[in-house]
Formats: sequence, structure tokens, C-alpha cells
Amino acid sequence: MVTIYDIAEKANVSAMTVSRVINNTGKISDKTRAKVKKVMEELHYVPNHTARSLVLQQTRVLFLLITDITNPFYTTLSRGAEDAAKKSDYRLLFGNSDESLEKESDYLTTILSSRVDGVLIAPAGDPSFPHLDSLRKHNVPFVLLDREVPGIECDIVLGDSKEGARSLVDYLMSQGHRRIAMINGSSSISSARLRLQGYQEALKLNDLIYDEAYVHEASFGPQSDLAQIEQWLDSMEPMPTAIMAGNNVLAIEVIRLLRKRGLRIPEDQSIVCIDDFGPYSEMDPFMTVAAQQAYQFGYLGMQMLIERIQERNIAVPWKKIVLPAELIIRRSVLPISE
Amino acid sequence: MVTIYDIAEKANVSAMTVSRVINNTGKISDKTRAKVKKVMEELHYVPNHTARSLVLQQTRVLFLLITDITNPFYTTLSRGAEDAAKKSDYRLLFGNSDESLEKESDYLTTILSSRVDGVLIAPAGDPSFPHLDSLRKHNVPFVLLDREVPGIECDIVLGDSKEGARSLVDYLMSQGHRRIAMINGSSSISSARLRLQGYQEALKLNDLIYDEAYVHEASFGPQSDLAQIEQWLDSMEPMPTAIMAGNNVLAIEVIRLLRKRGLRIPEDQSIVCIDDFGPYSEMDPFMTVAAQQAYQFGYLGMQMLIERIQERNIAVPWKKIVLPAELIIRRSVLPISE
DNA sequence: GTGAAAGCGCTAACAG
DNA sequence: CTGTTAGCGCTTTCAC
Repeated sequence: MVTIYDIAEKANVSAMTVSRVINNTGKISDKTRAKVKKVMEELHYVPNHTARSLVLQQTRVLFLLITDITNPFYTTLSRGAEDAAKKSDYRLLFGNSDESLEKESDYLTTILSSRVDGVLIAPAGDPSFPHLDSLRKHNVPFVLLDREVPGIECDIVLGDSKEGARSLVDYLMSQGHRRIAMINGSSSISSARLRLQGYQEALKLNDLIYDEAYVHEASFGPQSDLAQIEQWLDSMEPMPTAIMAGNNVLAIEVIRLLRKRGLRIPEDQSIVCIDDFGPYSEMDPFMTVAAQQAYQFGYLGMQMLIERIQERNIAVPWKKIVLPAELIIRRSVLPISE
Repeated sequence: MVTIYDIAEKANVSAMTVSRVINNTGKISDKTRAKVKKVMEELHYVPNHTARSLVLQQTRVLFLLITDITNPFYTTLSRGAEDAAKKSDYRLLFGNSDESLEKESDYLTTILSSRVDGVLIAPAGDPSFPHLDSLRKHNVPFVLLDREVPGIECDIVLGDSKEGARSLVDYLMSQGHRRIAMINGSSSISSARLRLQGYQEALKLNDLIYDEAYVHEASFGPQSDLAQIEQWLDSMEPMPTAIMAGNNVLAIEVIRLLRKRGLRIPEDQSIVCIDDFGPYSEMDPFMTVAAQQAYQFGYLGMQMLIERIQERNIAVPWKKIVLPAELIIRRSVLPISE
């Protein structure tokens, strides 16, 4: 591995001069600069970021931890985060916790020990508290995405989950549906709780009875227990006419199971969900959704993070951005009349 | 920031002893070990990976560079890579080049200067040569994914692009289609070239004439020039009855443009593509595709990379894995009779 | 303009 | 079993 000393030797200068050329600091004669640059090229020199970070105590690297890399909500969010990071000349690294606390914990070790300058994180849920607490203890600036964690005060970008769920239920009502079930993510996730609340409130406002048997708690990620979901579907008596899924991944799981038992959508079973499907919705516009502004989550979150880093020592109050969801009506709901 | 010296001082031992406790090396009395561990916890010590990497000259971090984080092919591939990396206890970092040589180059700087142990990379195309060449020059083990780059000899996982394209055209033929157009990614990408070849060969085998006007070169990524695609669609006279897209992203773009002008799919225009849509295909199974084994790309690629790192100094011949694509017939193609 | 010395946090090699 | 020394590649400080 070529070091600045190799360059220095070959160029007949000191390592310090090479360092100055690399970083464009101090005063260097044009002649020396040219000579050093030439040697650097000849030797294919690449600065050792590791060594540099060690002495500088900063990396200019930011980390984005998402909970499901195959979910278009998060990948679109990632694009937003990338764009914002690039604009401020930060490098961005990604991690994928897969909605797993354990993997999140692994990434936290990586994050902490690699001394990145800041973190954008969609936490796995309330039990992520110790992870975030440790970021705070170690003085690593971070911004939360999509989910609040009780006890953690920080900058955050949120979707209006309650309103999103409510608008979906209202729409189903307007289409004549009265028996509406909900499948949701873990109640340890703030957005799941709010979505359930939105559902309950909408039922109440429309004078419908809330029945626990029509609500099932699974996982927002890829590790839902399918057998349990099937069992739930079997247990509802009578079957609901419409099902609302707490996110896009759950909607797909349910559809798959429904199809497996020969049901057609929407003819036999209407379905809606929160979160859109990114580009894939345009393929064959199918699912009626409360679409969240995924890109904005990433972009605004990253902006907040960078500001926070730059104003590190200034006491700026925590910011909270809540983005509304948009109801997009497609064809997964059958209008019915009683 | 807490260092091993802080621990050492408080525990009344030397830094070296602390280091040994952390790494579980050498012989330490249980008593000392317990004492050191206790102090470590009290002080919330986190090892400085940066410093450690500097002396160890290895990071135990692998890097996965994909070209489109919103493309389910790559996200599914990422899951495979993650799983394989985890199995061998490597950490994995992600980068997204967005099919852009410039961004790829940025990531290469990150990769090189952060001294990761190995790289799994889907190159932007043939012009990625210098990037890969520089990995080679710097002795960083890497495995290519999905695309070959002329002049680069290395381990690689490939899809059988030619056969995939051919099977799609054959299927269209079997459904009575004779005027088949193709929209493709850049010809500087090996897989795009092979897909075009597959298309051409299938036409030839079926005694159909290859007409350049029916072929359009756009981009596999999100930066296709939509105006040009529209112009191409306008220019075909007569319109093809079916269009084959070189990948999933292009298929969506074309569908969007087609819908914009009021055409229905498949009634007015049949369409097929290479690459499936991950979980989103199950939502409303629509597109007929030649599905590639995305997960396997990542998993097998990562395995090869890790083996290569472990056998760093042994001369093992380069491996090349070619994964077949699977034709999945759904409903984006209208059977026609002439 | 340029260089020498010291140190960022850690571990390998050796000594005891 | 534990400690001392040196050095990974770089930059800051201070000298000249």
C-alpha cells in the first residue's frame, strides 16, 4: 500500500509537504506541488481514509439505516437521502436492519466503532431505545425517520399515520364497506400504533363497532408469521368485505394468502394499505393506498441531520416534520351496496 | 471519546491487557478480565474500529455496490449478499451508483480509501474498466455481478441474458406476435448486448426480419430520456404488437408512456421484460417476464468474494457462474391470430 | 515554503 | 499472566 512517505521519498520532499498538497492547505510552491502530484499519480496513491479519520476525529461519512431494503418506501427514501447528502458533499453508507433489533444492534456497533459523522435511522421500534440512547451518549448526531421512540428527543421526520389510516377507512366506508378488518405491524412501532388509532377513530366516527377479532398484529417486515395470518383470516366470522393493511409489505402478504385460497381481489375481498409501491404501482395501477412521501422522508431527514452536525455546538430546538399521506384511489376496492 | 487507556488507568492495568480482554487473545486471569470488563461497561467503551483497522490492515467490512437501489432485482440481490456475508461474520456496507459512472467513481474513492476487505460490484458498464482496474491494482478482491467488463478477469455471477431474451421472444411468437420491438439499456453494458443478441437470434430462427427501427437504446436506470422513448414509439410504423423491455425499469417506463397515450395493456399493446419485480409481482400478477434469480446473484457472489479473500494468496482460477432465467407467463401478452 | 516531532487509538512482538 | 515499545498512515504544532 502506497503511503505519503513513499510519495515523499520519491519526490524528495517531506511527508508533511505531501499532506499539504493532498489537502490543499498551507503554502506550497507550484513547482513542488507539481512534482508531488506527478509522483502521486505514478504510484496510484489513494489517501488512507482510516488514518485520516483517526487524527481528524471526523469521517465526513453519514450512515442511513433502513428497516427493509426491499420495501419501495425505504428505497425511495434512500434516494432522497442520497441526493441531500451529495448536495452537502457527504458520503453516504447504507445499512439494512430488516426490522430486526438484533441486526440493528449489529449496525449500531458498526456505526459507533466506525465513527461516522451522523446517522439517519428508521428504528425497528420502541425497543430501539438503547441503541438510540447509546448514539446520544456517544454524541453521534442522528435523525429519526418514520417512527418515534418514547424517551428519545431528537430531530424527526414522520408521516401522518393516523390521518392516513383514517382516510383509507373513510374511503372504504364511502364505497359501502361496513366490515373492515385491519392487519398491522408490531404495536411496539409508533407508526403502527397511530395507524391502529386512525382505524379505530374512523370506525367510531362512523358509528361502527370496533371488534378486536378483526384486527391482527403481524410484522411490517418480511418475517411475519404467515400461518398466524392465515389462522386470523380463517377466524373472522363473517369475513370482512375489506381489509386495510398497515403497510405495503403486509398488503402483499395478505393478497398472496387470499389468492392462495382462491379469492379474487377486489371481487371477493377489497384491500387497501398505507404506503405506495414506488414505480411498481404504475405497472398495473392496482392497489388503493394512502401514499407517503417517501423521497421527502429521506431528503428532509438528511438535511436536518447535516444542519445538526454543522450546528453541533449550538442549542437548536429539536425539529419535527410531519408529512401528510395522499389517498390514491385505484382498483383494489369493490363498491358495494347493502 | 473513551479509549483503552482510560479503561486501563481506571482498572489499574496496562492498555495491552485491555486490548487482550477486548479481543479475547492471550491469557488473562479471570479476575483481571472481570475488572476490565466492568470498567468498560461503566465507561460505555466502544472500540475504535478506525484505529483497529489501521494497525490490523483489515477491516472485516465488505462493500456491495449496486446500480439501482429502487430496482427489486438489486434489492433482492442485496438480501442474498447480506445473508451470505453475515454467515461468515463480515459486516456489509451498501452503495448505490444509480447507473452513473460518476457516482460509481465516487464510491470507488470511498471503497479504496476506507480499505474494505472486499467488494461485490455491479458495474455501470464497460466504461467501469478503470474503476475495476484500480481495485485490481490496489489488490482489493472483488466479484462482478450481473455484467461483464471486457478486459477484467475475475470471479463473476451472471444471468443467462441471451437465453432469457430468446425465451421471451419465442413466447411472444407462440402467441402469434410477429412485429416485436425491443427497448434496451445502454450497449456499453454486457447484459444489454446479450439481450439484444438473444432478441436478434430469436427473430432469425423464426425467419423474421430484424429492423433497426424497432430497437431503441435507452438506459436501464432511472435516467432514461423519456422524450426520446416517446419519439421512438411514435416513429414505429406500423406499431409493433409486442414490446420486449431489456429490464424491469424500462418496462415500467414504457407502460407509463403507453398509458399516457391511452393505450391499454395487453389489449392494445403486449409487453414483456427481463427481470421480475420482486414481491410486487404478486400484488396483481401482471407482467410476463424472464425472471432472474436475484437472491442467488447476491448470495453466490458474496460466497465467492469471501472465499477469494480467504484464499487470497492461493492461485485459484477465476470462477464464473451463469444463472438461468425463468419464463413466468402472466397476463401482459395478448394472444393474437393473423 | 518546508520539515521534524508528536500523537490520534490500537495491537504485534517481545520481555519479564 | 502482564507490561513496554514501536508503529499502522496521517495531520497539527512549532521551528527554521
